[in-house]
Amino acid sequence: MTTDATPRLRADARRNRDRIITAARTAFTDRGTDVPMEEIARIAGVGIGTLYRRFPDRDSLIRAVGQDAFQRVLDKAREIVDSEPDPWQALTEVLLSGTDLHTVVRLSMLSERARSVLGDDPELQRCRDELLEIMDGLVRAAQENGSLRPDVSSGDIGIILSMLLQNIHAAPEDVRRDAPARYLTLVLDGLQARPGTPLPGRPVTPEDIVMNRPNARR
Amino acid sequence: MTTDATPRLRADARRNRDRIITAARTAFTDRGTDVPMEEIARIAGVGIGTLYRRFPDRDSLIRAVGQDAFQRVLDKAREIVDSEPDPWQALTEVLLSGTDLHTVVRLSMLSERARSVLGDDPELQRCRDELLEIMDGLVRAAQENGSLRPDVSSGDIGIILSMLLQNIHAAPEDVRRDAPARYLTLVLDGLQARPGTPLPGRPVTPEDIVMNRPNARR
Amino acid sequence: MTTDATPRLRADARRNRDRIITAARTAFTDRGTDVPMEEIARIAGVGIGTLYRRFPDRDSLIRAVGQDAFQRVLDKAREIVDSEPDPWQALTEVLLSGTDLHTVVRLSMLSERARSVLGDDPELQRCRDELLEIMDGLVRAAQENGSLRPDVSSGDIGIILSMLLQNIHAAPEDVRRDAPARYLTLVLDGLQARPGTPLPGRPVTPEDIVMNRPNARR
Amino acid sequence: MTTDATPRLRADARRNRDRIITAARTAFTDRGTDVPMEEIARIAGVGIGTLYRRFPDRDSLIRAVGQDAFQRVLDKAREIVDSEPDPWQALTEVLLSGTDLHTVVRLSMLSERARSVLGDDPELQRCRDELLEIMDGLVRAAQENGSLRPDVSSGDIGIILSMLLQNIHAAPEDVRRDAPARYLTLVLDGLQARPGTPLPGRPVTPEDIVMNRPNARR
DNA sequence: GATGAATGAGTTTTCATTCAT
DNA sequence: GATGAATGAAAACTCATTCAT
Repeated sequence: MTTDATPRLRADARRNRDRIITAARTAFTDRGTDVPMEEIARIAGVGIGTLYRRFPDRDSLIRAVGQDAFQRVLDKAREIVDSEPDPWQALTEVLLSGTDLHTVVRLSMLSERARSVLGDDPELQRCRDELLEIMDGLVRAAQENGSLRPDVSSGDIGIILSMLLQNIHAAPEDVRRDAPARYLTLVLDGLQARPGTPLPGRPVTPEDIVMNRPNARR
Repeated sequence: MTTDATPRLRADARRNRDRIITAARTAFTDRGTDVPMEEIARIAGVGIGTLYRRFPDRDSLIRAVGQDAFQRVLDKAREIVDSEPDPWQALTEVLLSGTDLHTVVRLSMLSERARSVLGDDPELQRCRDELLEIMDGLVRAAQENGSLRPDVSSGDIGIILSMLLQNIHAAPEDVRRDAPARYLTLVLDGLQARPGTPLPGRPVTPEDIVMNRPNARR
Repeated sequence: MTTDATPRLRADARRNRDRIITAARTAFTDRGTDVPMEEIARIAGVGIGTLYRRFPDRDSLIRAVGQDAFQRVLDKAREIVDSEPDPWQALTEVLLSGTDLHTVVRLSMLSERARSVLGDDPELQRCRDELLEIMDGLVRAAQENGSLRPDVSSGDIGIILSMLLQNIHAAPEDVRRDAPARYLTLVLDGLQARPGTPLPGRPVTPEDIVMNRPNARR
Repeated sequence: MTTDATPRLRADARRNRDRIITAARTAFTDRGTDVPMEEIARIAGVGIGTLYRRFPDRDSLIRAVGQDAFQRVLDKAREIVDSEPDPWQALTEVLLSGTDLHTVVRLSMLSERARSVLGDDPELQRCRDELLEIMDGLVRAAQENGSLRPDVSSGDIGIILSMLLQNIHAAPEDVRRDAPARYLTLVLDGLQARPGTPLPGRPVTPEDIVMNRPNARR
């Protein structure tokens, strides 16, 4: 749950730090990066002062959650790539790999604030670059073996993901739980290399969705 | 742009009201229902006092924007259904019909606050019910004529839409602009009645996504 | 009480603005630049929100108080120089001119925060430069006509002033009130050009005490 | 560095106590009695817990620093009085005796909080009374032998001192270092019994500046 | 006895809403 | 009716003090 840049912490402090990150991850992912800090502290079961002792401001907490989540997703992706030879299968597995991916997407593609914080962190840039590289490799391999339509690029996958991992307040609990898998499956059907409708727009490259780009503003 | 409950207004008052609704629609749709009220007033080019004279609180403004957007979407949907006999074509056209649909989705499916406000308004319920009925009709017709896969329901369409109409902060302007159409096309390919992967989860009915159901989670 | 950079304000807003500046001037001068903002609002008789509407943060309030006080001191100094031909007399009068000078000294020489804020404001730099120039002229003239000892410079005058304008919490009210005049008189006696003890240290130039110098830190 | 009320301490505890007092003395004198406690602990090189074990709250630390500094100043003053027969010389030497005097002045005349803490401590009252008595003796003797102007009293000396021992943030390091000696010399020139300007205000007696008088103003 | 973690009260700052001009 | 000022409750953040290791 941590990265090694953290100096040795006492056991109880370590535990609290982890609790805070867990609480923040959930809160950020479910409700956005603007949840009150007190709320995060409450969920973590610590005082507000403890939270601020570990993370001197919101950005620093966002960064820690981002590092943690990116690292987990990266580990998982490496594992999948290592064990699954078929690129289409591997791609599917990565995309369906769960809540850490959700967090990564929320932070790196949906929250403007988190994007800017994460984009400034060199360690995160390394994680992100490696992850994008892995995804890009899978996309190309799947296109080469004819399992993925040729008119998309790995940036499209990122965007599709970010679209699919939204919180749908309107739906009942079971529907919300199943939604990402259900609609991702549907999209994957659409992605398969069969004669399909030509897509409007252009393929979205990994470069299009990196974090530290001076983004279009209103 | 209004509903009939509105009493006769002086011409300039009328103009201000319209400007405010337009500004709020854009702001709510692009940045969520939490945008500062002063920001909306600024975009509308009126004083904050004027805004509050017309709409005594944020909920009342949300309601007005919702009524306006729902009405336009409904009009458009009726028109499409009247002029396009092929249900799959009609469905596609409705889904691609543009920014008012975006607003409706944002308010009725993505903002917890807006859902609760809109869910309490009887007139909006009528709009919503009629819209859901139209969509449901199209879905069933398309399934009957074999153009839409049978394991989805019109609630799925709503959820897909809400997923596709997100703001992707990570992408450059052109990508963001084209994203809904691009990925909706892709999804529509996936929706077509061809041998596809069985979908996980269950079909989502219109009832699943109506507004006034107490499913707020925290 | 204001500088002209301020756009036209409604009468009541103007009044509140003035009240806030007056309250802040007193509070800053008596108790330092760290007094709680709520306290300032309370003294001014306005809500905390009103204070923040006019002055979006503490620095902005410090700046306004500084501009106001510097302007008044400068006006007074010009007036004295114009009407009093004897440089020693004029110097004495300026130094004894009262509470605005106290404020200026407190902000520009005693509060580290205020120094940095004021040092960044071009208009204040102009005021300060002109004031230093006037003082420097008086000092040189008084030295030339033999009324001021030659081993001091106008920077010394600034430092002496800043030393004399402290709040002595230990003394009773009457003593505190009279202290600056009493001890300044005593110092002026020491400053007069009579055979005196050679001063340790070096003459302090105006450049030594300007505001925007990267100051010695601990 | 201690007073006898202190029970026997282990050697390392003793060392920590001394370090803390030294750190606090510097911090209080340079930056006022409001410096964060953690900052003091940091300078002392101990943990915050250690600081609080020795001094259960800020007031208790202020008291210890005050006792220590008063004791040193008193010792020094006694020594000077014993070895220097000329009262004006002795007075001058005491006033120029250095940083402990600075601390005493800061705590007893400039910090409202320290004044109230120190004023409640009987031991400190004894120190202070003896010190005031010594100074008063020197002042009277110097006036009797014609070396000190007659219209001042020993309270004036205290106030002059407190005014001269300020931190001038505006000046460069060398100027700040020399300032107290430089301006005290200047003031002493003004104090010498020569025909001088009549002083405004009244002589300030030692009673005027004792510590436990309720003259807090807000 | 030393340490650093935890806590929560106090401040700063923002913003929805009300009110005077 | 329009405007922008005033208000105060809520959220972010700091730091004195207490407590577990």
